[in-house]
Amino acid sequence: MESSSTHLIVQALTKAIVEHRLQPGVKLAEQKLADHFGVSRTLVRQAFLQLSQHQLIRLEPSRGAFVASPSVLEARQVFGLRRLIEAEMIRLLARQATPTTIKALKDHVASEKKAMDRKDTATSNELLGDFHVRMAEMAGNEVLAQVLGQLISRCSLITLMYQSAHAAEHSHAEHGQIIEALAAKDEDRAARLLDSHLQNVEDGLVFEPGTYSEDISGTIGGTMGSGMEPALAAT
Amino acid sequence: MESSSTHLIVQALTKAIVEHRLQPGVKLAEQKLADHFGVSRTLVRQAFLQLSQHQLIRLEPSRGAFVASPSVLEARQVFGLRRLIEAEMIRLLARQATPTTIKALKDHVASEKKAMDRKDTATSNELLGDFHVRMAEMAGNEVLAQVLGQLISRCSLITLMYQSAHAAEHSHAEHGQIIEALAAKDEDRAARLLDSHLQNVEDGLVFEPGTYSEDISGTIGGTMGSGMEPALAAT
DNA sequence: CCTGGCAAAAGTGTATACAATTTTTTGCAT
DNA sequence: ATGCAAAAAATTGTATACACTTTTGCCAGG
Repeated sequence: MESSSTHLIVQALTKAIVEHRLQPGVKLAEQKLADHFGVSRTLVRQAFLQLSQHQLIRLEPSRGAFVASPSVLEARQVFGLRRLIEAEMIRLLARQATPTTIKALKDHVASEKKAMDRKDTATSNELLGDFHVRMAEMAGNEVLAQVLGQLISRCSLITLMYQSAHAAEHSHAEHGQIIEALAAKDEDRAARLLDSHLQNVEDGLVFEPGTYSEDISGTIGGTMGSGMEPALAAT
Repeated sequence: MESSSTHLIVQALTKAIVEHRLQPGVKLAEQKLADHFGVSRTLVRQAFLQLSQHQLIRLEPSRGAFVASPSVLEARQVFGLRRLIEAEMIRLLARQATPTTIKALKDHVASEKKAMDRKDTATSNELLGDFHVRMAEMAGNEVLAQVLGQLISRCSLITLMYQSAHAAEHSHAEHGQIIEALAAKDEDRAARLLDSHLQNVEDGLVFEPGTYSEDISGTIGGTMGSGMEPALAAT
C-alpha cells in the first residue's frame, strides 16, 4: 500500500492550503480534483483522509471535503501546545547544540532572507515555519519534529484566518536572535526569546467571530498552481 | 465523506493492536479483514490509512500492511515527548483544577481498580492509558488531548514489545498519588510524581535489539475477538 | 415576488472489476 | 535432497460502476 501518487496529491493540496490558494471553507470536489491530477476519485479520497487527519480539511459525511476553518478556541489551543512543546524543545537543543547545528540553522535563516528579499511570500512563509521543525529535528527527536510539523501546518491556516495586517515581519529577525542565544548556550535566554516569539505571533492575531464565508466556491482546479500570491502569514 | 463503518474498523483494529491480540510485525491482509468485517476492501484500506497515520501499522508499497514494531529509538522518543508534554500539562491542570475535576479523576481511578480487581487486563490497560488523556482533556486543551492520545496508543505497542515482566502494577497506585497532589494544588509535587511515573515505566522497558519475529503469520481474522488475554502493559 | 416542494443533476459512499506486483508452488537440473 | 526458474496463485493498486444522498433548478400556489 501507500502509492506515491496519493502522496503527491497530499503534498500538492497541503501546499495549496498552506499557501492560501485554497481558502478556508472552500469545498473540494472529488471528481474535479481527480480530473485535475489525472487520477481516479479513489486516490483523491485517500489524500482527503490523510489531510483530514492533519486537520487541514474537514470531512462532512455525504457532503464532502472542505478546507478547514479553525475556530478561535482551536487556534489558541494549537498555539498553546506549540508554546508548551517548543519551550522544552529549545532547552534540549540548547544543551546539545554543536557548531554544526548552529551552522545549519544559520543557513536556514539565510535562505529565509533570500526568499523574503525576492518577495517570494509563499516560500518565505514555508521557510519561516520550517525553522521550527528544523530545530525539533536537531533536538534529536523525530517524533517531536513530526508532531510539531503538523501543528505548524495548522498554524498556517490559523494565521491566514486571524492574522492582522502587519503580522510576521519580525519573525525572521527573531529567528536570528534565537540562534545567537543557542550558539551562546544560553538556555534560558533562548527559551525566553522563543516564547515571546510565539507570543508575538499569537498576540498579532485578531480573534473576531464569524469571519470568512463558508463555501465561496472558488475556482479550485482552475487556479491551482498558477495562483495569486498568498498573504503574509507566518511564524 | 467519513463513513462510520470505516471508523468502526479503525477502532476494532486499534483495540486489537493495543490489546496485543495482533502482534507487532503481523501482516494484515485486506481481503481477510474485509470478509471478517463484512465489507469491501475499500473500507479496510481507508482504515489502514488512518491506522498508519497513528503509527499503529506501517504500510509497505505493494506488500501490504503490518502491525508496527517501533524501534528502540522511536520508543525512547515517544516517551521523551510524553514526558515533555505531560510535565507542562499537569502544571496547567494543577492551577485550574476544581473539585469537579478531582472527582472525575478519582472516579476514573476507581474504575481502573474495578477492572484490575476482576483481572480484566484489556480494560485496565486501556483505562490506565486513558487516565493521562483524561488529565489532558481537563487541562482544557483538546488539541493537547488529541496529540497525547495518539502518543499513548503508540506506547501500548512499545510496552508490549519492550516491557519487562513485572511492569506496571504500580501505575494505578501512582495515579492515585498524582490526584492527591492535584487536589492539594501542589503543582510541583504533581509534576514530580508524574515525571517519575513516566520514568518508572520507561525504566521498566528492556531494550534489546531484534526481538519479535517479523511476520509470524498469526491467525488474524480467526482469533480476532475471541483472543487470549493480553500481557499487562500499561502506563 | 416569495415560498414550498418535486424532479433532475451532481456528488458522495461502497462494491466490484481489472491491471500490476508479489508470493507461493511446481518442475527440473545439479 | 537442494537450488533455481518459470508458472500459478494470491495480493495489492487503481479505475469504474452503481446505489444512495445532497444540492440545484423549476414550477405551482400563495
